[in-house]
Amino acid sequence: MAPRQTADREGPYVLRDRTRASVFGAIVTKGPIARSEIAQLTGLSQATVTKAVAPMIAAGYVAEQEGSSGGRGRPRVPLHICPERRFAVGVKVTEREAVGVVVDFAGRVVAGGRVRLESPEVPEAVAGVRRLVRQLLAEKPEFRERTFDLGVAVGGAVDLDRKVLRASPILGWQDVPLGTLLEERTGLRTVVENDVNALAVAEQWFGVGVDVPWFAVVTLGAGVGSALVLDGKLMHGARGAAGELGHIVVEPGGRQCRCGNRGCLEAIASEPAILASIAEAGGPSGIDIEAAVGLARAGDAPAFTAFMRAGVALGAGIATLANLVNPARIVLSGEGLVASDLLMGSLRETFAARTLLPADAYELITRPLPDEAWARGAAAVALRDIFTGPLEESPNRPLRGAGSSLTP
Amino acid sequence: MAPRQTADREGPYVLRDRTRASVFGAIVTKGPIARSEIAQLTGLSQATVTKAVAPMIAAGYVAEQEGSSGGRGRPRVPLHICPERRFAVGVKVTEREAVGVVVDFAGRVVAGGRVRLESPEVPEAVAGVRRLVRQLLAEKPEFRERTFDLGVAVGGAVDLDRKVLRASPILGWQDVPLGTLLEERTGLRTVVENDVNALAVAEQWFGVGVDVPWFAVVTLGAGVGSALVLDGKLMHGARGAAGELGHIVVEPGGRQCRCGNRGCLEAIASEPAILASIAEAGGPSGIDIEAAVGLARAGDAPAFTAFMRAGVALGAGIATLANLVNPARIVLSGEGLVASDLLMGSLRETFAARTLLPADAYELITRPLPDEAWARGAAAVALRDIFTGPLEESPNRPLRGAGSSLTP
DNA sequence: TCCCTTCCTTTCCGTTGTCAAGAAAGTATT
DNA sequence: AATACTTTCTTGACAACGGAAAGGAAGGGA
Repeated sequence: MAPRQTADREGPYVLRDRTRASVFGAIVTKGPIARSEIAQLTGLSQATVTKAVAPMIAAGYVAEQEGSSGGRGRPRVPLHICPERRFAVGVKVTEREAVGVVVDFAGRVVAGGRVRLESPEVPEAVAGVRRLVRQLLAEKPEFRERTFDLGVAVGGAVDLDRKVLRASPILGWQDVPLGTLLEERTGLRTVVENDVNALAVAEQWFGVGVDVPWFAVVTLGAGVGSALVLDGKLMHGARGAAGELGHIVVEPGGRQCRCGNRGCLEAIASEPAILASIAEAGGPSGIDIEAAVGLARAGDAPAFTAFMRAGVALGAGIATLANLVNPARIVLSGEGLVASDLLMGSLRETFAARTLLPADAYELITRPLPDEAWARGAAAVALRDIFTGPLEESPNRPLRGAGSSLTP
Repeated sequence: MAPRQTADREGPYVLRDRTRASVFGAIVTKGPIARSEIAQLTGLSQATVTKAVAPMIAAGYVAEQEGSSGGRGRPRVPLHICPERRFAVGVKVTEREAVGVVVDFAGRVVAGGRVRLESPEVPEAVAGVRRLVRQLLAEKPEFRERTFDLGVAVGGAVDLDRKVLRASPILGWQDVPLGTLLEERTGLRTVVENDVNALAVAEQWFGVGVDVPWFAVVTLGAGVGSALVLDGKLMHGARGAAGELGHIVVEPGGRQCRCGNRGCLEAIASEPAILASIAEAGGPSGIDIEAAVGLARAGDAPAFTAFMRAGVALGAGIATLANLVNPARIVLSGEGLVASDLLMGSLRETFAARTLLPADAYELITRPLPDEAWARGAAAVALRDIFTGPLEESPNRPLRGAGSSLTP
């Protein structure tokens, strides 16, 4: 074991009951799966798996399935998560609004909503999230009864342990103890995570990460972001600033970026950057991205060129990422994908040209991003903490003092 | 715990006795350290540390030190590794020669040597390493008696588990079961690792990684390489191809690289690339790197410009790396550092301009690389496996059947 | 029906790490 | 000098955990 700096004061093992966590993880990610398969997958003995599963079934988290026959011998009994057993709320906070979802224990969205935030101030946001959570949980009685966890996704650097938003250029906030504030206000155990990272966690548990523990998520939209899952672990970096794909330089001396540099990927391939490119090339200005996409599809030269340029820049940036950390898969996501037909050609081409390994060593996936996906990511972070934490019926804190905190 | 793909069939825990490994690791990396401090550092109880340490002392791996007094209460008893208890051999294999060292248990080089390889063929290399190992172990009787491990560093992609060199463009080898071959020929338990990764392992256990588990190693020389240690783990990538800093593009459309692309960092900042730059700019051609450095220092314009350009490219590449994985430290090393006075100015400047975080969030360290450092890295890999493996007096295999395998 | 195969469960056991109490080895105080 | 105090290390009882092996359990095939 490598030298350890962080003393995770937890108990006997680094993670409270690693075994339980990996068995649980296998059931969540590998769908219906028999005990014997879990044993093979995790390297645990069958006996251990049986014992680990028992309390999960007792707690109603996991159930046996009428199963498959087929082969010789005693048929395996597939196990699956009970989706209705417990829910989690995920909220994505932006300047203007908070979007929230309720997800079930299988990571599926079962309810959604949003509230407008009147001002981009912390108290307003906290109050807005509180309203949103309350509204979401009110939708069904089982939500109120079986929801104990809240995940919050924000753009910016986050201190996971202290549940503090360290700095968010987008929101203009700094050192906000969001987690604590929301725990007090909602009565739910709260985790705070960077928005792109949250998306990656959702992929890890319910998407591409189910198969492969090496992947990257790249988001296109108002900015360009990325998150890295390497060897099964989400990478935060020494200062929580890993994955700043948007601010690597792909056109030295290129257009000014809001970060102060020139030629950042974000200064070329983000939506505002594409619009600016079009205006600079003599195209219309003041249009929105849909209009730009329309123009480009219709063959308008400035618009088309701007998207091509963005695709090349993205391909270059992603190839750089691939050369440095060698993920097996790269998921492209974000609102910017509405233009994927315009972007992907030049993107793939540039990517293939610039990776050291043959391009087919990487799986480049585009994933359309419904508006609530960010919130779902936040919820996935909350779920992860349930899956990997100790198996307790009720959460640690006296959360459901309910009325007192959720009613005015 | 995140979903696990690899079933590490090991035993109860993921790593055979995690506790022992982390206690051992604390003693190795944190120098003389008292039991109580180890407990704090690792999160284990004092009792556990006491019990874990006992067999190490019994085996002679660890010893108590006459200790420090000072504070109130019973004085702590510092523990330290016994450097002479066991040795390991590390060998770096290149086209022309094999360089080897013997390191003691504290990672210090205690002997060194090299053999010329007549041809760049596998059998010749294996025979050469065998000769080298034999020669090194013959230097002192305690080497022969207490050396059971060999680390081999090579340029190229390595399959650690199967101990196979998958592909080495430099050596022109492919799918060579180096580990097995050398285990048979030397009688030593053998590990094979990529050369830059090996350097990173040495840093992790005996260098900058002792303090901080997030760092990168960048090597300058005939090529440009890098290795990443993130969250205390050396990153190999999904296909073992992580850390290809040399082949990220920093000058789009720039000079042709041997990998086939244009403008790779390696095509600008490696030693051959710098020499080519000088020649292109009308400077002398056919000179070696020392001469080029001399020219540049003397103010020769083409030479000076070439080094500046390399510095800028390196700064850009390293900034990209920093933005993507956010290491706390970046160690610059390699033969190319002979020109550090020429490179570092423009390198630091470009780096500072291009990182999203303020540049002082990163520690940029240059580390002169004695010729044997590569071999020492290889030995560090072997040591790591001792430190993290089970505590056994003699290795698993019947290694020291000695004479039969080491004599002709 | 009997056997065979495969999956799951149970029992027993060794290992591991904690807790709590206590011994050890110093300094500070009277 | 004697005593108290403080901190470090050790010891022993104990519970949790995971594996091995043997024992069902649940099907298919002859």
